[in-house]
Amino acid sequence: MWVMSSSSEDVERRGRPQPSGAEGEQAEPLSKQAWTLLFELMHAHMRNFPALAAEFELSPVQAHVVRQLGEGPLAMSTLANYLSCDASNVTGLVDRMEARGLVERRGSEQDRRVKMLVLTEAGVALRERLLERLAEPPESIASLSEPDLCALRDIMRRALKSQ
Amino acid sequence: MWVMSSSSEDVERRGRPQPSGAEGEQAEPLSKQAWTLLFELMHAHMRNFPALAAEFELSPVQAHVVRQLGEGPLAMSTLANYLSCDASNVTGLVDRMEARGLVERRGSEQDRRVKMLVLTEAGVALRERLLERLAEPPESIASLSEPDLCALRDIMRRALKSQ
DNA sequence: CCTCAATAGTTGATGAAGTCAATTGTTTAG
DNA sequence: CTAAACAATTGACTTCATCAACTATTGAGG
Repeated sequence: MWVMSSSSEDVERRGRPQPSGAEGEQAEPLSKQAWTLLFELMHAHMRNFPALAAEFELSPVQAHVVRQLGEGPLAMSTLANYLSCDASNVTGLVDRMEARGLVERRGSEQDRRVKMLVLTEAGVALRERLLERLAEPPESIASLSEPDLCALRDIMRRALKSQ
Repeated sequence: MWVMSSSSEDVERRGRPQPSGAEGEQAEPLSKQAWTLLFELMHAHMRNFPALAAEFELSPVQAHVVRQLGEGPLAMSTLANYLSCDASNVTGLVDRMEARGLVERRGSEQDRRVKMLVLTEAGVALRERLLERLAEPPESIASLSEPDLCALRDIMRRALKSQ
């Protein structure tokens, strides 16, 4: 049957081993080890992203949009692409945000099909508070040593550069 | 306009309104710098989590549940708590997953109110494939140097230990 | 024992967020 | 100038989320 209670241990048979942190598994590439750990921390933190967004009375997606829209006006299709979702989804999303006075649709002059999204003044103000809040490190990061933080920062910079 | 991918030395001292910080006012605290960058990478990656889950015909939440359920049987309320969502939400979620043969409700014997969730055999199999897929590092991580990866892994271990 | 509060799960109503298919305007290419 | 391509919207539908109300069970005290 299922025999779930000790997952990692029952999978001790041949073939590809479980990626979870079994010690002595030296065959795992370093990148996989590092990524798995990073992913774990990531997910632990993403669990309370909805709650964090709710502090600003935003849905998670809206928070994401507010954050992204600060870089400048964006066509709706570009936003859809950025969110990896269907364009039709963005329509309703923006409807609600516009109704709340956070964003504004304004027609492009080069191409009358597209509508550019810009943050309203209220939207910009909200975004600043949001970014400030998002930048607060969680306990697991804040408690790292200074050299670790320094190294982490530099590594992240290098990682992001290659995107 | 603040662009966080800017170079390392422009740690602005007076750029934005000072956060209500326990830290002293100087440059942005190191933990904040590191966290902000980490957060950026995190979000860049979370964008395609839905697509990744879809590879297994799972919704993002279902993928999360499959992943979590591997640790052992879980009461529905515990899962609700873990997902930071209402218990009533879990009912429908589990309904759909049960209909797909991934999980099974089984009544607890200590307390006839609670129902324990366990992965079915198919659920376990799916979970293994999913974990394998999740462990594949994205390009930004895979392209890091070996010392960086090593340092990152060790730092993440220390960070996760403090949770 | 019996009542009463607390807990676990479900149901129903509702809304946000996602999909797809079809539609309306507006470029742009042949 | 027609025809294909594209941007945004609409409508039908699913999933995820909330809240309020309900059932059943457990666990205290009186």
